[in-house]
Amino acid sequence: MGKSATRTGAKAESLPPCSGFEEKAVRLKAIGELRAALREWYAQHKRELPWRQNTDAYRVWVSEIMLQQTRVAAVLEHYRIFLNAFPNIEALASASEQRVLALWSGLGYYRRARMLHQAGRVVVSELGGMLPRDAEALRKLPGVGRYTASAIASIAYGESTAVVDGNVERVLSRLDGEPRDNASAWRRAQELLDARHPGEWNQAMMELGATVCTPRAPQCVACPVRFWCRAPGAEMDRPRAARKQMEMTRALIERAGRVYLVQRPGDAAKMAGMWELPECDAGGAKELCVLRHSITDTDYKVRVVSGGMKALLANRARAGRWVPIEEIERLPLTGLTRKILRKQGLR
DNA sequence: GACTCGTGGGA
DNA sequence: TTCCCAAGAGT
Repeated sequence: MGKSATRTGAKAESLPPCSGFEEKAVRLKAIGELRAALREWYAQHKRELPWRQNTDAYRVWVSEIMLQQTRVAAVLEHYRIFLNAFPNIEALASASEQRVLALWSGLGYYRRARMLHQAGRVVVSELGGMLPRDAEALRKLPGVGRYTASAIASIAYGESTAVVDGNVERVLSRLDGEPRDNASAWRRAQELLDARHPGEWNQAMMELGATVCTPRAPQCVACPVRFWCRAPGAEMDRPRAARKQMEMTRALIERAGRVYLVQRPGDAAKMAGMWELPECDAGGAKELCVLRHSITDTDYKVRVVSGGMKALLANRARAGRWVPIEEIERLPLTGLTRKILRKQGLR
């Protein structure tokens, strides 16, 4: 969008490629101007987010893990509760995995929580409770990959290391007007990095991608780096994933202040060890509600029925436990079960 | 490298 | 309503 309106006369100013034949001085000048423009934009337009209150490495670490493939809006509430329960790495390390998972409930990708917990224990038991200070060492922690290691190192410790996430990759593709493979994106990101303010720069690039240089309908007229951009608003090719549609029924069996829950196998591919309402056959029982829920590649239409033990025994529920309502919140519930219990006012 | 892992919300 | 996808990592 805004191709003709925003790029008048901008061709000569677009950012030369790193391996181009242009004069090095011209290139550096353009990069310097781009850095200044983005930095100023970020200072004015960045969102106030809880993990931006300070740059404590533990807080940054937790936020980066939660934000992996997860939207800011979904993270906000979980982050607040999680940090309240585990304000520092010692608190996290001394907690049970069940408790960590319980507070992660609803966020998805539960292996992240397990690895965060494991890493916390390693840091406390072997590193004196101090997170590693550089990206290379951070990378060795479970759940910390290339992106997260550089994000923590740059934001919390000021290390001059660039990050590439989905946002940055998209911004770089448009900026240079060519699709980039991952390796190329990391090289380019490092080249553009403002080494004087690496943490701010990295966050600014991601913020730009998240709020202006979006996958669809990007706001080029509001973009601080539009004058250097070779392909403003270029459409990104995206692989499409068709989601299956399925129906299922869950039994909400309540008796004497207790709810019947079953635990998923510890070696289940998804949500291992987490608790949920038993699945049952549709027949007969009283319908409480119908809701939609998505898990990975499937959209479920879920019927929730109330039943007594008779209904339960007629169904294919696994052996479970009667859980007092006040204890439910201590268990790691699957997102679906959490949603149902909330809707029914049980937690 | 291709797959897999969860979820809620916006277009 | 349906579909796309979001601050990745591990295998």
